[in-house]
Amino acid sequence: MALDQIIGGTAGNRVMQEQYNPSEIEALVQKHWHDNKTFEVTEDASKEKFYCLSMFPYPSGRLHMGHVRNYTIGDVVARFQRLQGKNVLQPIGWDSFGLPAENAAINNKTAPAPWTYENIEYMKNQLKLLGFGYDWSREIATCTPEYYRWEQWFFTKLYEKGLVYKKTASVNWCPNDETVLANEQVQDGCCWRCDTPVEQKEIPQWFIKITDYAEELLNDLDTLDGWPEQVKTMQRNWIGRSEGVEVTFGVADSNGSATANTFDIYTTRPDTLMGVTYVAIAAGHSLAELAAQTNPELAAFIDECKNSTTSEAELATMEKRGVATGLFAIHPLTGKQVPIWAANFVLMNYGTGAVMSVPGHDQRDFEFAKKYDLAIEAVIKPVDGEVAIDEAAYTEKGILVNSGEFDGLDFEAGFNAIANKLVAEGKGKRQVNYRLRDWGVSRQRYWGAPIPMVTLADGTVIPTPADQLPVLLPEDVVMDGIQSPIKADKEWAKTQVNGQDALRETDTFDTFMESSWYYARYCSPHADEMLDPAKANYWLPVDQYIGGIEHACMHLLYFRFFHKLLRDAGLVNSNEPAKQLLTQGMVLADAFYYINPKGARVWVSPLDVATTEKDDKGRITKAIDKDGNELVYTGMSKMSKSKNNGIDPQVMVEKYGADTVRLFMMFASPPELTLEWQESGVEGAHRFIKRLWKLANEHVNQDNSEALDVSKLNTEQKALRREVHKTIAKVTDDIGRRQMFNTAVAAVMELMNHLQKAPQTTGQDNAIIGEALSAIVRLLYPIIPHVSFNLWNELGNASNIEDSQWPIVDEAALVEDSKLIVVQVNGKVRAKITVAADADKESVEALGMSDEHVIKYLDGLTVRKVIYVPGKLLSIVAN
RNA sequence: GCCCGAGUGGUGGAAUCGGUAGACACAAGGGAUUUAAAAUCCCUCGCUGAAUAAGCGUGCCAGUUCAAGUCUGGCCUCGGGUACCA
Repeated sequence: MALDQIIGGTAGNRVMQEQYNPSEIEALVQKHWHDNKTFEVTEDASKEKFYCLSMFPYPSGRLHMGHVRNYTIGDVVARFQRLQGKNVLQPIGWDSFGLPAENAAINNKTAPAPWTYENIEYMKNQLKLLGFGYDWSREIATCTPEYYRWEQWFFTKLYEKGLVYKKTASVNWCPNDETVLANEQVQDGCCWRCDTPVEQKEIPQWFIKITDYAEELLNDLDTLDGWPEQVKTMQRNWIGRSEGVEVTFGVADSNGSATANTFDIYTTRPDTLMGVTYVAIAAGHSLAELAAQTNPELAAFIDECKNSTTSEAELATMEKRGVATGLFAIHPLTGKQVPIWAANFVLMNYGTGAVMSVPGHDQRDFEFAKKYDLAIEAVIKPVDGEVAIDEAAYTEKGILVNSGEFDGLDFEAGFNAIANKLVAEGKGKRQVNYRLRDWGVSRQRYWGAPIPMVTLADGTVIPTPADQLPVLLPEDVVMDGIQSPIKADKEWAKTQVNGQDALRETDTFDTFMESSWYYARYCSPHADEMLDPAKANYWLPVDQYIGGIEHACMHLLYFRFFHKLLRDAGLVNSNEPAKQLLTQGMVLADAFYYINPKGARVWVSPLDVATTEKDDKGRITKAIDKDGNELVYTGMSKMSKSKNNGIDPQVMVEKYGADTVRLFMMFASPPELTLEWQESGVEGAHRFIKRLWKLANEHVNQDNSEALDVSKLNTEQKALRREVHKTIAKVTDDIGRRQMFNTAVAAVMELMNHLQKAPQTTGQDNAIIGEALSAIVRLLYPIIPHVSFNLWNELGNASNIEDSQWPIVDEAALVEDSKLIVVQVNGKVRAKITVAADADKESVEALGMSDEHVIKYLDGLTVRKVIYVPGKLLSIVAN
């Protein structure tokens, strides 16, 4: 049969292909979608819109299974919504600036631009092989000037609004290479290239005032009903709003004489103020530097702290160390002097660079005090108990003690009394603080969007004028692996602004900038402005956003922040960028290694494992690779280069077809959990498609001339038809509301098991199977679109499945005459009885009590209570 | 360290609002078909147990309830994030 007959053919009179041949049908269906521009959409006011967006990929070279999972989920949602009759936008593009391109360019002796563009071409083809229904006419790549020029333009607008400022901030500095390192490029405190110990260096950088929006970003979380609670909780904690008091301490010199110096600290526990026994300041604090002039030990400590880290995780777990400065802090209420220590866990960049220490009621302070033999005082006691701080700090809120006039107050009263007194005496103020810090967007790297700022000859710093945008990043460069080409080439920065000589900024933007607004650019990807407000407001907000949970705090917060910036610039009219969010889990695979003669682990790809032996429980006990090495099996772990357990999606598509890969991905686990890649499971998914193909093939070769007539159905036929409509209801709910694609697939598999056992003798038998297949093909269309496309036409439909409608539940088919009731005696299931669907409590209870098992278990007992859950359960309590 | 999740048979998972724990698959074992194999089809399959009896069983320890995988408190293990990987 000519292959093109499969597509758009007319009903009935053709011979269906008996064998399921994925590569043939997938190529043809994909060509049909391409030729007919099936997924290209425009604004259409007459239809409800649906914007389905998956987080765009970084073009690393090849698609990995994490991408396949993300994009399959997105495609399932988009195709489902299309059959609901909506105008569905599903775009795709490339997050194409970033660090990996620079590293790859150096390794491959090329430049980041050609490496990136080649990867995009390759991966684009891979996405097409998987059959994702994207509107390719909207494809964008963030490394093109057509994209980043608007980001530069918007940044200058933010500058004009006062939302951008410059300040110094520390970076990881390799003194040997004289270059800035990303946190990832620092390994065990040393440069990954030359192993030189990394230092902290303060350099001027650009910041965007996200803290101006902290309150709104926090409050609007309550409007995001379609976001997982988990993500909202993480963002709330990340923003970290707290109410406290900023307290000013005086400073006394080493002789105990008061000086003119003061410093501030911030605390959320002013109720513990009377328990301050020392104060800790950052090594970079001006007071530490002052004291270090006459204290060589302190000077050495400050010097050492420069080799510290910017990573919060390391900072929090490293050994807490400090040195006394010899200076004293004067307590704002008691006038008592307590020592000032310089400590490595206090950072100059965050907060005030100083913290008050209450070792009696803060565990970190307690441990530090024990280590350096500092005083520990108890000023809070439990509401109903005595103070006990010998072993650990008492960190709960309680009643104030040893606090003079504040004794006996509880947390709230103590907080207020102490705060009021500090305010009255001019030694403090109440303050709302956020953990969230302003967004540092400067990167000292080449492969990013140049920051559109210039320094004029007279020293003033201004935004690049709009008519000089974009500031183009040169693409034809040579990477030396150390210095950014636009920093190395001293000519590049030279320009003219307002008739003056000027120097361009040579830093580039953080790549989170590009990923913060791409969703809006998709609405008008070719507009000669940042975005076309009419189009943006038609499509936005995104109805469904899908991506990894690892983005919960950073990308997803910048994304929300940028939307509010766009709104305040008058470009969009909504408050939030995405209504519904789905965060998908990682993809894991088996990992195997052997030890080579040098004693090193050699990781072997699961695809190169030739034979495995299993015990009687099916657990892998022995594995041998194709070269005969005996392997150690380490279980499932995240697909990664380091364990060589990445499975190439393209290899799987070539072996089983895209539909099988998609089906396995959706069936193996719910989208939010991790997914374990099991090739045997993939084979199972393939087997299921073949069964469906076979059943459809058998059906179309039957005499299907008799139409369904529900009045003619016998009990068995009614029961089968009830299964069909129960399945439609379940799959609709599972995909549309619950987003549990795994149970949707399971429900269809269950229905298929019923259908395969059903008789195919009478006209009504065939009519029910025909109705069932017509439903199944549409229910599975979002997941296995190529197979469904074909079978839809084979079943006799003249138009294509993309123009069909989602199956509708026949409520009458769901009605049951009888129900199964579980009978429990003292919480244990003792009987199952069948009752009429409309039976009342009394009759169910009477029937349950007369069951022989129930009688047996009630023997000698008195019934105390009977609970009836209608249509479900009868619970008898007796003793 | 801190914040957020997860933990259920040999395995992935199901149980949607506190109501039959183990749906649907995978693996394993047995059988049919076949000259043989592949493919396909049928049966068994939480643990103890001869059992279709009975008991036990959702990471661990307590608690609430007629009833807990599900709710509460306290732990343990694993995973994600921790501001320059994206």
